[in-house]
Amino acid sequence: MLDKYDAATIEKKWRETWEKNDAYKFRIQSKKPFYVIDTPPPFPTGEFHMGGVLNWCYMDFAARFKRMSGFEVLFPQGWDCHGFPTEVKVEKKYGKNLSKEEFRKKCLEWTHDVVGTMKPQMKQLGFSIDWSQEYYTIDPDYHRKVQYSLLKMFNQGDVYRAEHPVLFCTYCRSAIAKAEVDDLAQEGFLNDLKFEGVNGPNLTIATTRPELLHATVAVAVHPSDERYKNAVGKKVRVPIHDQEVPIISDVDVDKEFGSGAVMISTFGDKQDVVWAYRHKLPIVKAMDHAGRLQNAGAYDGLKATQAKEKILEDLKTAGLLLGQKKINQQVKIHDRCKKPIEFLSSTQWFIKLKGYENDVKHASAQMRWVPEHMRQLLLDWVEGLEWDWCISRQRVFGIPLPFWYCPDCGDVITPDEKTLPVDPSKDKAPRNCKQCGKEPVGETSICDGWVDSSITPLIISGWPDNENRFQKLYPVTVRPQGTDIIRTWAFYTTYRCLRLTGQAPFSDMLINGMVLGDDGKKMSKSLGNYVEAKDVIGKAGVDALRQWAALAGSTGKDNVFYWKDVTHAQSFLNKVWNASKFIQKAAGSHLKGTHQKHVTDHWIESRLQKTIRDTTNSLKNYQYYEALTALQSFFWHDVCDLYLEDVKHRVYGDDSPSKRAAQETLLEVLEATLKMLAPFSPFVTEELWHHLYGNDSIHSQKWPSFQEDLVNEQYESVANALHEALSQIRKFKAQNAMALNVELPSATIKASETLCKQMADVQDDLKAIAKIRALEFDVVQNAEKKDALEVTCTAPRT
RNA sequence: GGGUCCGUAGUCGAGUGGUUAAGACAUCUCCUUUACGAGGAGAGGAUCCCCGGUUCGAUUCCGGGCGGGCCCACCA
Repeated sequence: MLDKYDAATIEKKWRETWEKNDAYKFRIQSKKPFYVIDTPPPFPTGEFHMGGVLNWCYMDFAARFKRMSGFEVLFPQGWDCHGFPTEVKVEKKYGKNLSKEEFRKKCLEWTHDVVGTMKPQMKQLGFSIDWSQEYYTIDPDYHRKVQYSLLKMFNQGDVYRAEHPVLFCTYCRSAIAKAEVDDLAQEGFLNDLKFEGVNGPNLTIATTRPELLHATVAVAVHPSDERYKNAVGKKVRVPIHDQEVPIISDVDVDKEFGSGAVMISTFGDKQDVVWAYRHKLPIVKAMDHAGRLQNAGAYDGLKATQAKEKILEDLKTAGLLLGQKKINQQVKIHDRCKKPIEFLSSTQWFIKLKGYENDVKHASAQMRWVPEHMRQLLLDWVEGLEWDWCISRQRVFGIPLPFWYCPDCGDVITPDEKTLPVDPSKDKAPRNCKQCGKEPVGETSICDGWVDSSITPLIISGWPDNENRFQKLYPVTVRPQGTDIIRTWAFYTTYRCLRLTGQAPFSDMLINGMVLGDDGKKMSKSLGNYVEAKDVIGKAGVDALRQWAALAGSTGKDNVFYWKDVTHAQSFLNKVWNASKFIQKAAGSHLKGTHQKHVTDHWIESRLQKTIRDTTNSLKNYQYYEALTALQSFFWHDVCDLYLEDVKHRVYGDDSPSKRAAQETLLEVLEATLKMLAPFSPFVTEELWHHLYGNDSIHSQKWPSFQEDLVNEQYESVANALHEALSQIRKFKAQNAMALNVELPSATIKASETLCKQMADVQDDLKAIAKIRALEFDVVQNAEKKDALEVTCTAPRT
């Protein structure tokens, strides 16, 4: 017999059982249709936070639902290990003096430590991951596959090495990609500088970056700017550094800003890059990779911020600083280290994006996006692409770029496929340069982390070695991910997989929103609105926390964490538990039969079928809010509040066909409910299943199928009338401060002839449920409303 | 500046071209009732942001405001 609901004990028990039984093992030889989840490989940070809970709950709801619906589900798990944050952690702990080899080793150690704390949290949450399908981007075999993908793309002309202005983080001393750039609002000074005319007028130039004066190669004005009509073509002298530069005209100059004249330096910002190329201006290397000035005479070696101060002082002394005012500016910063980004001309490796925009758009059009409007985020990003993807990073902890190049002619030498993975910083090139015969230089840069993670659909489907598996599983079914990484993970994956296989990588795009704190802001420790998953589990249990993921809002919306959602889920689970307890006691394990059912039995069956239909459709469309609220409302209100009360008098009585029919219906309704609740709350449903239904797992049961023939509007409307009468009788009791089980001597139903007749058919039930000794009818002839009903009660004598 | 999502009781949030606009939390009244007081029966609480238009009918569709979130661009 069922005892009290104890979430913690149940969770532990089933977690261990499932693990022991390999309950969620994927079988490639299965004849069932496949359902493949391209699980995000998280970056190991040590904490599985609420965003992850939401993301993984969405996947697990789908995985469990699909398994029960007859699919062979592949739910793998990877770890995206390489990256700057790990390097920072390791640097902090061990200092900067480790050799490359030792440093890498420490990074690996740290990664394994952290995965070791995250994995148990994921297991605790009951995600039905097949852990035998786990992968790590730090594995040599993963390196091999990534390098192979680059080799393939190089051979088809998609990868190249070139000198180009790139976004560069001088703090990390590495090139970065556009997708890694964030904005930061900041207050700065706009400085008016005097540029003396050489063969023309003096100019006032407004700049926020006086430290780039030495790299100034021209001054630009708008062609239609009357003020400078005679200045174009003349020269001015750059203050302090004294080089003479031409005054040119360009339509991109904003006449309204500052003095309307702008200095062009290589490279203050993206616009400077555009101008430098457009006007074929000379390029002065303004600073080195560490952000120290070069070619700046006396200022060489100073960091940009120091140089700015010093130069402003010198300008002031020389009387060339005409004025200063505060302005708000958006500074581009590196998303990892939050330090300002520079444009530097540098030799890097690129993957060609330009020219493939339409392929990506086309692929995205073939996918089902949930919610649909998220598709636009990808399209917008693709349309805004300006440059190719810079994939080389001057860091240590990452996959080596598998290339050598000739120091003289720049010819690229690639490794033999069979020798992968390679590390060109140590390994010898397979051959010398064909043109110069020189020994090539091994590339020391590593890959952008998105290079690693943008082939996950290929990795999980066996590419490139296991052709049989690949044919069966690729393209994969669903890519679940957050809205924040559409421009990176979704974009790079779609693009790379397209180039590597010619096919879009997945058919469904399931997008989840961001988890916000209860103040409506993004959850973060510094804002104090942070909630740890383990606290919620400790207080409310996994099954309740998982329901929060569905209840926090419809799919794709940002989800605010409110404790009340968790508490509500907890109450619901308690309700399910206690109702099961009642049903177990009332019906035991009474076998299914076909005893004559009452109207209320038919009603609840009809409601059940509609709930099965709606919940199933919602789950198919990844609409978890809809699915769970429909289920909750059905079970809590229809089953518990109404139906259980309807049948109590029957199951409390002696054995009879009427009692049997009620018992059969109770068991039938609970069985379907538990199954539908199983994806959301797998532990408690498993426990109840074993108490009431069977010894095999609920998670391997067949999903309830919708039986349209059991939907019956006639029974529903009669039952609704019955419940309306009950409600009025209860109201009477409540208003007269009576207990609900007080017996009333009589009641009269006033209604249309049809309704009275229907009520007369169910009067035995009504009298028993409401505890009324005598029931009378008052027929209203030609009633306006056929379904209106009014009950008058008589109070018992006291 | 462009795109996109959104604006619904005190709070949060579904949803809909059509009698009375879900549900939860909160509030109020009543009920210890043999599954559950983490419960039950009831009650009150909404100009569905504003202005137009389409329509027999708009909270829903269209246009324009206002307000907010996110993305992109600009930011010398």
